[in-house]
Amino acid sequence: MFTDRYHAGEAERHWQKVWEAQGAFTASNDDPRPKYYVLEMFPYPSGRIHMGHVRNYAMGDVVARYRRAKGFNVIHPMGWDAFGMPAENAAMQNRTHPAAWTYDNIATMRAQLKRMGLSLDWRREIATCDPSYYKHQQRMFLDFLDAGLVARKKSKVNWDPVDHTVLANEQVIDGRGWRSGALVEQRELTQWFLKITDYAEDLLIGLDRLDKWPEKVRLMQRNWIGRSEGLAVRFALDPAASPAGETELRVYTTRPDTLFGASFLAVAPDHPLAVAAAARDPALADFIEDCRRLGTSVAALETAEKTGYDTGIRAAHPFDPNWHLPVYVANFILMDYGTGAIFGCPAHDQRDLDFARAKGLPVVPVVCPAGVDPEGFAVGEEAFTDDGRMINSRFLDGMPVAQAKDEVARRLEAVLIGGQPQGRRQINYKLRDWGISRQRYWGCPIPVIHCASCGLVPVPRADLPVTLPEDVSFEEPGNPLDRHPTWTRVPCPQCGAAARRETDTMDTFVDSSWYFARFTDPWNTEEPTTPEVADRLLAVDQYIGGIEHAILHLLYSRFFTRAMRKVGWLDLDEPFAGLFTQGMVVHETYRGPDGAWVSPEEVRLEGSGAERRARLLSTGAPIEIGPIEKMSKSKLNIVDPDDIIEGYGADTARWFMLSDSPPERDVIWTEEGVQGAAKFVQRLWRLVNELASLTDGNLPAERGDGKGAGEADDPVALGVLKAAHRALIRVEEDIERLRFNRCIAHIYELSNSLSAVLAEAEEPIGPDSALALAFRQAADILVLVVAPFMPHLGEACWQALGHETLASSTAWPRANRSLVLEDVIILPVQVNGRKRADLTIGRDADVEAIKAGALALDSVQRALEGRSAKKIIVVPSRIVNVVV
RNA sequence: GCGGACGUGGCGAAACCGGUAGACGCAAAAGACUUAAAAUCUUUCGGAGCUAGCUCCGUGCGGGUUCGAGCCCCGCCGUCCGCACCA
Repeated sequence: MFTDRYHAGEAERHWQKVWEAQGAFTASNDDPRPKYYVLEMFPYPSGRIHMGHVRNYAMGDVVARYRRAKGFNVIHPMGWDAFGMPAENAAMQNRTHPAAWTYDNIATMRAQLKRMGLSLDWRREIATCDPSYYKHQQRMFLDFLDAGLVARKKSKVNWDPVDHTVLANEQVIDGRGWRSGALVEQRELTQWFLKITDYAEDLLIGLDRLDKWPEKVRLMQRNWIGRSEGLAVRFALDPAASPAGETELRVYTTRPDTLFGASFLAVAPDHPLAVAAAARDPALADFIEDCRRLGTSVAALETAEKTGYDTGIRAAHPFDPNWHLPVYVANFILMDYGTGAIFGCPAHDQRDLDFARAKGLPVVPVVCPAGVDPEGFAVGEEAFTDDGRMINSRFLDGMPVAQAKDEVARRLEAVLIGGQPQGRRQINYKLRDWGISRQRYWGCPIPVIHCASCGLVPVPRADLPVTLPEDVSFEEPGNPLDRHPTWTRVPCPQCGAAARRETDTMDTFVDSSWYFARFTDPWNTEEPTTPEVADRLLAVDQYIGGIEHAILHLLYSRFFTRAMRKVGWLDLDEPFAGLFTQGMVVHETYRGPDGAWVSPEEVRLEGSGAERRARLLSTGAPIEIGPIEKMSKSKLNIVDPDDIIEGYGADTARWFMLSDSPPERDVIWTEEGVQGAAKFVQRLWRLVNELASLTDGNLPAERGDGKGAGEADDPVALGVLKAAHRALIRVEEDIERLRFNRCIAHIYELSNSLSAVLAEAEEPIGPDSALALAFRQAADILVLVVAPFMPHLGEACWQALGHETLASSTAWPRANRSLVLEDVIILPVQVNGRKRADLTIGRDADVEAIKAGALALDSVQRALEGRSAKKIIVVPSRIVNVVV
């Protein structure tokens, strides 16, 4: 009996050294084998890794190790998303420099990741805050500028008053900054933008081809892009009656069919017409001021009533010059969508209906639902928005909605006013250009110089990188670059006159929008990518990360891929062929008698079920067990990966992370679960050593499959081989579908069945017996399927089995599919859909034989109670159902 | 409000294309080993009827389709996520 314990700490250090010494995970760009690129979203170097990282990287590592064993040249790199505000916050609090803080964190976290035993090619490591990285990003910014993909616009921006910076729309969540949580204010600033909207359509269409992405993510991106088809319509105004002599008002509508149901027009408070009208109407100016104040908070929007102010301006209906519609300024109209103006058709739009009821405007139905008498059809408190037949609409009457839309568009396109059509079909998107300007220090400088005479002058490519100055202070809020005495001063590259550097830095989402491409050739110091290499190694075959990046990062990266193609840095449709979004790591929360959060480390748990109680370790004071929530610093429900690795080993942590919960769902971290994983480590170690000892730890002269797998005469030996190959087939299938929890179940099953056979086997098992050989083959398979999950233990077991190679560099075993086909199968037999018996019958038995066999069973006859079968349904290899 | 996902034992979950519901793990209970504990091993473990065998009930609720429904359809209830005045 083998009794030695497996010492994880020692073994893990050992195998990590061996892997490192052998360069086991380096991937050459010249490798002729097919490539497989596995990537996990790179971490922000916040200080220490957390369990979410462990889960993310454990999943990626299983895929990487599996693909390597399958003969792929696996690209599996790691880097650091290293620019960002926390470094500056830390600098302010601790009087350190953001760079020092960041690089310290990277060193700590790199060491932590190495202790996880990840099969990473560390030679490819990059940090986005390094000039050797952002230099290329600046180069691409200039390329994009040349290619017309950069815009500089004055725009209303989301201003974060705590972080003193601008946020992209995507970074505003419920009206608050995504990082600071501060209520966002609106400010007008001149900003740098990347023209992601140029690709709105392409980004939308591209989603259809991403069939290895979660449908959920594709849907979220689709909604974010927000394509709509409609008509821009010009409504004539009386120039004499309008504030600045305007002759028309342009509105955008997706419902041109309802034009005859119009009862008002409305413009946004910021609309030029509203502003002009306010200039001569103080009450309107007050109204607009009220709207603006409310506009900043989403909470206010939710409760705000639909209000409007009648400007007194009247617009002519496009199909009837004598029909005049009032023009309101309304608080619910957005300036930056469509034209900032609408026509309201209350009967068929809920928002318009609410407004019309409040203002006492007419509600005329123009679409009648199918099967309803148009005479009696009226709209009450609910607008009718579905399809129907047109009514009260002159030449449209009787048409279905789609046809009426088309008819209105056709007619208005044909009418020319001042040489321009009165209506124009238009496609609108909710997607806005990507504002990348940040008034921060710790980011990639935008390589542009402002010259009084030459205007905006790009930094010459030869002068890149524009590096961040090191002598900065964070004593005051705002951007330290702005007040830097020398860095900002620079001669104009064109005229040589004194000029000033751009002090905005780029949004950190720019850094992460192309790092996957940089990983393909980080050794190219001259250019962002080596296009030939990038094209060969991309796309990323499997990308793994959190759902929180479903829109921001993934959309930006898709845009960047298109922009980089335009300027020649790669030639690729989509950056990430396969995407997987994993769930969070969650943990119980604990609160002390004073209501303060208590960390799991300080808690002792007693009892189980309803009797389960928690006490404070130090004093024994009762602790309230709270809901299970995402691990977070604020709730103290954090378990530090280092402690787990120290106490149990990295393999145990990885194994537990991937067992139980499906990877896309949240996993609950429990001490019991970890202990269960740790027990399995020992159990596997004992089992493998016992199996190894069957042949005295030496590889048998004839390998287990030497006789030809499946040809063992001994039925017990054959059973062992079948179990191993069945598990192998299932693990393989489930790794490919990223169903790691199922893989682990299959491994448990194999390990359990080998243990059971071993326990029942008659002693002694001769070293050359069929059973010993079968066990040896099964042990090899068991260890090789475990290795991607618990790589250190895998190596140790592989060695114990007498192999001199590394498990990490051993080919994935070949499953013998014919072996697992049973000659005799057990078919469940139902009577009237209820299972009554099992029929043991040959695999190839024909339908008649199966029917006869089923009817012959005692329990079937008993269930028939003398009745005769009306019908017998036989689903081959599945089931038999006897119907009476 | 709009869109989407989900709902299965004490718990995490499995169940492929409509075919034996609960694999695997955790917790629990009993037993073996031990002076004892831990570890390990064995057994039990959805509910009810009397233990065995067996029977009935059981996948949020109510209907339906089907030889057969956790899975498909209709109507509810609940939970979670995303978007949110987008004309």
